[in-house]
Amino acid sequence: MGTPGAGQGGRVGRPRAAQRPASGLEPRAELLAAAAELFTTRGYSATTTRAVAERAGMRQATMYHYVTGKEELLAELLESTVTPSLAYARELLADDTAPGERRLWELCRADVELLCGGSHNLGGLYLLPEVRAERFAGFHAVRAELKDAYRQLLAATVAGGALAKADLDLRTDLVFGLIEGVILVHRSDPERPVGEFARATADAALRIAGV
Amino acid sequence: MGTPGAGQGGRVGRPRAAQRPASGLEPRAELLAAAAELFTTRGYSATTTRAVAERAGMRQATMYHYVTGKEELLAELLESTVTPSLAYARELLADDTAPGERRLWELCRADVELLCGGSHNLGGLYLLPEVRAERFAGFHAVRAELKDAYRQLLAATVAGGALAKADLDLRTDLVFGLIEGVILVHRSDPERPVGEFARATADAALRIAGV
DNA sequence: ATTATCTATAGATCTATAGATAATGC
DNA sequence: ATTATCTATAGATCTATAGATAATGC
Repeated sequence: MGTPGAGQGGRVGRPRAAQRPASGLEPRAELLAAAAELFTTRGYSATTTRAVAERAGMRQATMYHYVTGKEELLAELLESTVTPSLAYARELLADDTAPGERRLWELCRADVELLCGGSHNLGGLYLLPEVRAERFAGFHAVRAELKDAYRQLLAATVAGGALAKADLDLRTDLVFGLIEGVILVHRSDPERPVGEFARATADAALRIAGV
Repeated sequence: MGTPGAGQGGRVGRPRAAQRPASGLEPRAELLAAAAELFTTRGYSATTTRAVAERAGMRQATMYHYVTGKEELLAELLESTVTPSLAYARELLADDTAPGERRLWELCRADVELLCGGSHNLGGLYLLPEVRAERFAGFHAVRAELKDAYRQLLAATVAGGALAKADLDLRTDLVFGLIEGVILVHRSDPERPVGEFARATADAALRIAGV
């Protein structure tokens, strides 16, 4: 492959101006990591292309060698956070040997772990107002699918099966809202061990679901 | 008072360039309303002073006659959303005739109603990443007080009285997180009647609290 | 020769100030 | 005279492109 080794030795091209310990990541991955940190802490519009590039260890203009702009970075980060959750939700939906309660709990737990577990609180991206723009419709579609999986698992519980549609919708919204809102909780106390926190949140979600 | 009537007739000063139906609000209030809408839908940094002023019906430069800049608008909006909740929380804390469960439920319900009830989903302001800046320390202090009221009411419940400190903290965070997260739910379906929704959320909060 | 990066910068904003203007008030 | 607003704009960004440069590869 033409991909150069990500290490230090024998790197083609002009050296970087501000050389640093070499992160071991490919330049594009360095940009994504920098964007994740800056977008979640300072916001999307407040983050300049210069800030992203510089944090990734390169000059502002060099960023355009790897991405078309800030939008592309956000779009890719968004999809990367929701895709694993959806894949897992599909697995759980297909597995009809376990009871609905158990599967819903597990989805909640795993989702919280994914949202809060990464190094940069990627879940915080969901909260950015800019995310609602048309440009990110792809992300919204995937997110809607995930929410529907929540609804189906909720309906598959003993208590859920008896709910009228409006009630099921409300419960789904509350459970989903708790999971998304949990990002705020995590933000307020990032020290708390994530595994334990994810289980406690899943417990709380089932209580909300009424099961 | 030197305050001119907010109506149409006899207004001192050069007329506005783009004249509109006259909102009935004072110019400063028009700016605050415009900022509330734009900040919550597009985000803070993404909103320009021109956008705020123009939506308020005046030219960009005129805004500076009433406020020192965008920051002042956000600061004032933030405080205006949390102050009423805190006042009510203090009332509830002082009233020791009602049981803790009842008072906690009522605080949750009222808080959701305040956050989601206004015309422009003001609760959405809490989610802006820019709010974390040092500049808004005043808001954070008030918000921390409110959270402490939640904790005290939770501790005053039958189940809450028995909790270890770490558990009480976790429950408080989850309940508080649900209330803040509910903004996201409301955003996803703003049609739902707020009163009913607030009661359902308060029910859910008590279930999370374990009472 | 190819590549990754750099420096430089044009063009498009955006903020905040300076000074002009068009009303009413006296 | 006072006031609320306007127009105009300087200075400070910020994005995205053009073209130069400093490595390795052959």
